[in-house]
Amino acid sequence: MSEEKETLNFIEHIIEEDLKTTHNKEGLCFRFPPEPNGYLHIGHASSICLNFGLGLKYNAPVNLRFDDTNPAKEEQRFVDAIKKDISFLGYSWTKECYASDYFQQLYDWALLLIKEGKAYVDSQSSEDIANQKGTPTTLGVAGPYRTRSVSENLDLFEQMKTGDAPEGAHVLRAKIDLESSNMLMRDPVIYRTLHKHHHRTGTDWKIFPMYDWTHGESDYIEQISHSFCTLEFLPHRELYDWFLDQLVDPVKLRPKQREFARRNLSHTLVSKRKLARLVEEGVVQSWDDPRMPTISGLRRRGYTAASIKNFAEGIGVGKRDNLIDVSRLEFSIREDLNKKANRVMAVLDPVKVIITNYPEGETEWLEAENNQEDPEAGHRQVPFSRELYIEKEDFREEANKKFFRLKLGKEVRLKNAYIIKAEGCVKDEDGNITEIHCSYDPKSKSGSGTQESLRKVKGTLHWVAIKEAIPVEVRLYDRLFTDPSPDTHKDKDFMDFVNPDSLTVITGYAEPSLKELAVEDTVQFQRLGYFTVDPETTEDEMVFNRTVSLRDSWARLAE
RNA sequence: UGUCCCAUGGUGUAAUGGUAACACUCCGGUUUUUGGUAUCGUCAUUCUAGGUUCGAGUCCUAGUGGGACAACCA
Repeated sequence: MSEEKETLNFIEHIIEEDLKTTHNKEGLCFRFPPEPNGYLHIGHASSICLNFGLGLKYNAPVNLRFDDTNPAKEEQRFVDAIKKDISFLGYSWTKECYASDYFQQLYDWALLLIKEGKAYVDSQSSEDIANQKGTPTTLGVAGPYRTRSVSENLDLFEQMKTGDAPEGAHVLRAKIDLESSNMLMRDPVIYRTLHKHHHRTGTDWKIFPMYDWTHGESDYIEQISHSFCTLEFLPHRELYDWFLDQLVDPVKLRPKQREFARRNLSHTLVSKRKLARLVEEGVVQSWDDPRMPTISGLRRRGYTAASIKNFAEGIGVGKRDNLIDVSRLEFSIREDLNKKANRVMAVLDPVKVIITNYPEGETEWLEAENNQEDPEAGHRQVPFSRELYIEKEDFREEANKKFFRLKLGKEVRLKNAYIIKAEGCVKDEDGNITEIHCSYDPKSKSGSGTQESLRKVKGTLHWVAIKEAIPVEVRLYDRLFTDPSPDTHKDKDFMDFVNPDSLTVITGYAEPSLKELAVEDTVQFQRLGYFTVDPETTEDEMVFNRTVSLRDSWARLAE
């Protein structure tokens, strides 16, 4: 039974190789390093599952480290949201770290660089610096301040730190190689002045380290063995290593950066900064809008942690550009919810059915199975009476043999109830059907075991008794963008592809048992899809988000 | 007119240099009180050209295609 061969992804191959050569198992340590400038999305979920999954697999620590070096964009509320999302996914971090905790150490090391002539203060404008850097195809040239003396550099850097120098007047640059084919090695800026309030250090610091100077050194301080990031940082690796070269103690573990491809999801965006635009420009309500591919949006939509983790593990990790079809994500949530979600009945586009031979004013309570996939889920009672709602699309006056639903003169089963036959219908002056008149077979009650109840009827419909039904608000979601890859068009902005119909709000009618549900509970509206209770639910009205529809092979058949 | 990265079915991911596999999607059958689920099955894959080798998806070279790199962002 246990002979399936374990296949490793390329990240695991790297670790296994390191374990054979340079590392020992006790030294393994990973980290997840978000910048608190927005909410985490499904792409981060992949990274979280990768890093924390590695921690679990190798029994190694995994730190959560906030890369908080830019007070202009970062906020405490994002820190809180990020922690909540990771916890929701079911992971716990070994240490909660902040790059800002290392500001003093980073500063001390910067002093060292200056003293060794490996860093200098540049007092030019950012435009001049950029121009001197050249382009990917032309070499950079030295600026006038590159040869400043150590003491002058020390003095100026001190003024930057104290705030005596005006904001933006100087930067500290590493002195590396202006002719490198790697633009990042052309004397990168490592400190800039920012007279802004930082969410953790307040106004203590007036200088803030740049990403490249911060990240690898933070990894080193935390003794992270493997620092995994996305492909866009591949050119940064050379710099990462150069910085480490300047200060690493050979006795200590030297972290290594390796890169994997970001996971792109079709018909949405996997970029915090672009998602921020959707929020800022009001395309969606908030970061946790159920249409958003954020972890909190998916959660509100009804996605479970298990489904997100299964998705992340299922798609794996690689090094090539990719576009994962959103159907893979939908598969994950259906798979999970099929096992977990109780079945209930709700009608979203109602038409009235009158059971003409059923006594007026009577209500009987029928037993219904909560989830046939889970025998432990138990049963509940649903009311049945003379006037019901069914879906409009479940009735046709005439139809061919492929239409298994209700049609004139034919029988259909009402789920958990009786077999009915359509006898006639009433229309308004426009020809719209307003009432369907049916007869029912009293001996056909579901579960009664009678001959009549056992007879084969091709179609089974869901329904609600009108009198007992509760009206609920139902929010139906469609893909956020009409284009599979909205942000990869050179001549068009992704905003051009926003789907104007990504949200439809309707009123549905549900069986009364739904009143028992709490926020974030998810059920299957039988034959329709999975729906979860939204936090905006009030005493007066329940609000449901459609998580995902059921697979619908009829829809394809019917064109 | 640079440097670097990548290339396996429609999609994503596997395969100590030794029979190209798994999942999703699509399509079809069976079962079914959800046109759901389950289950069975069909179609479909190593970018091109050389080279190394008994043997190449894997190693080498070139080409082709795609991507990244010129923030006081991360």
